[in-house]
Amino acid sequence: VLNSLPIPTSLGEFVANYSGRGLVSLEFPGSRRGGDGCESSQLVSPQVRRWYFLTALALEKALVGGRPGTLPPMDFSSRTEFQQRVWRALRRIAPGRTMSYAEVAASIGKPKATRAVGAACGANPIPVLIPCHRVLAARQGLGGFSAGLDWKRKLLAIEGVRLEA
DNA sequence: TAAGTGCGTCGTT
DNA sequence: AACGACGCACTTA
Repeated sequence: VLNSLPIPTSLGEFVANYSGRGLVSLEFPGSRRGGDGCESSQLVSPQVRRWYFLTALALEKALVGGRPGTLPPMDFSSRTEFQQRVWRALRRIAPGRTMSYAEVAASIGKPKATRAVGAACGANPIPVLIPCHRVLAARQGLGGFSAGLDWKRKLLAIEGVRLEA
């Protein structure tokens, strides 16, 4: 990862990490102390700066419950084919809609890999933009979330998803 | 109903 | 060989 840039939002300061190939990962607010290790967008290459603006715009849209629109190229090198397959499937879930882990597994042609899908969701390096929060357990159970279930509930609430009691 | 246990499954380390 | 952000079937109150 060559560049780490802060993205201020109404929910706090996210941090986007870029390599020369694209967006590598997105960190939730509070994942590092006071934007430590971040750089100024003024100091990075024009290419990274362009990706940064795309990321910031997409994030802003996503955080009000809309579609993110055009995303910057994403650098999934060192990620497995299976994971990328899962993440691609997640991007097809519209805001405000949800799928179960089993449904996602079926949608990529591996109906028995439900648990592996859970693992792939947990390994999602670009949360929010790759909406792993829209994947719930069967019967509308909440399931898990790497960054904490509070974030998952928050993101779903923003999209108007009502969970079963 | 609600809560708990056991186990098949499969990608990842 | 072991471990999950799962999902069922199957107990027990």
